[in-house]
Amino acid sequence: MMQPMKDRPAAVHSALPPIERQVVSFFVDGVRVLGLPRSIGEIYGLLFISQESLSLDDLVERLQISKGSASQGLRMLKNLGAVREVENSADRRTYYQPAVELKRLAGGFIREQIRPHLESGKSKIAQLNAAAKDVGDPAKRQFIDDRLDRLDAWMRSGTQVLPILQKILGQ
Amino acid sequence: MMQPMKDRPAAVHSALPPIERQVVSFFVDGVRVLGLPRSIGEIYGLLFISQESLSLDDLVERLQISKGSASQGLRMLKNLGAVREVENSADRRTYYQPAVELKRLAGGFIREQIRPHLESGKSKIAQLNAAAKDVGDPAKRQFIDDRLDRLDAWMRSGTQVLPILQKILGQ
DNA sequence: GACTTTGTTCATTTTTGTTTGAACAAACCC
DNA sequence: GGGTTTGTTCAAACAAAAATGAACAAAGTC
Repeated sequence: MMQPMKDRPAAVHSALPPIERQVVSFFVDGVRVLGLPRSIGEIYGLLFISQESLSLDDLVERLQISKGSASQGLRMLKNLGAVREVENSADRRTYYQPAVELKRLAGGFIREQIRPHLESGKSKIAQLNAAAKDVGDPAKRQFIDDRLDRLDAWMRSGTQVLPILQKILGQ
Repeated sequence: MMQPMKDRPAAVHSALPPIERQVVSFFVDGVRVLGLPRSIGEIYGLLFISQESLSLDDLVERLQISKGSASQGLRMLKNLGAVREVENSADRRTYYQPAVELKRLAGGFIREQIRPHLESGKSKIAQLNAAAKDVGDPAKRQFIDDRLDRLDAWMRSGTQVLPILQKILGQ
């Protein structure tokens, strides 16, 4: 049976309003700097500037992205601690809200994106130190050891700086 | 006139020795985290682990990359302050050495890759504040202003943290 | 001036990473 | 059970970024 035409806002081509559009674009640029996909910026940006929590379907509709992108994007944002789910009784859907404390966002990014790389870097340096044992020429050996020591110092500085970073950003 | 065949080490398929290979791979991973192209990591990595300065041709030959990549990569590394040119009398070529102080590397990266984004972010926020003036609904206006204030605070934290970062890394 | 060497530029190709959407699973409803 | 809604997965399509290499410029050599 046919429904009245304007039962819902139609929404098929509803462009995002100016403010929302600009904020989304702001975050799209922002996440690119962090090496994250565009859709992450779109989703987080729209949540950030929306007063009400949004469902996956809301995001698909307003950002004109696929369900797949929205689902994957939300998962990554959850892993980063950048969005939280909110329960909405009287509706089966899950709704999402942004985490807006810089401390929390930075913490998630450091935990998920930076620490793992620092760890794997350290283990690669360990491998390199082992491989360096086989270098015959003493002068070359000396040089390589110096460089590897330096790499190691870099990693230690990196590890050291992270908690300080978090502390400064958490204000 | 024909030259003797083994005038030079041929080099056409000379694979990189193990240590060099591992160090290059270490830096390839490293620069990916920073959002820089692979070739940057290869070039810097090989320079880092080479006792002698290398010319563009050396890099092309040992890394098996094109002259174009080597040229562009070196330019970016120069801009980042990550390599310096060294003059070599008795040879027309330019030779390169890596900058190995973390302070210098971090400083260059912050100057070239981070600050410009922070600056453009700030100007976008200014635009947004202007656009927010046109929001009719007072409750929405209030909400948007709150969010924009928060964005502004993020940017200020970011700006503040950079010199501190550099200080900690410069040790 | 003709030739060689060194390095840059940029249109094209290749690679990498992201998005899409169809198929599927899970949970709910009647 | 059959049907609906909500969300996930993943192979394929697509888009963005990087690498290539041919053409070129600049500077040196004979």
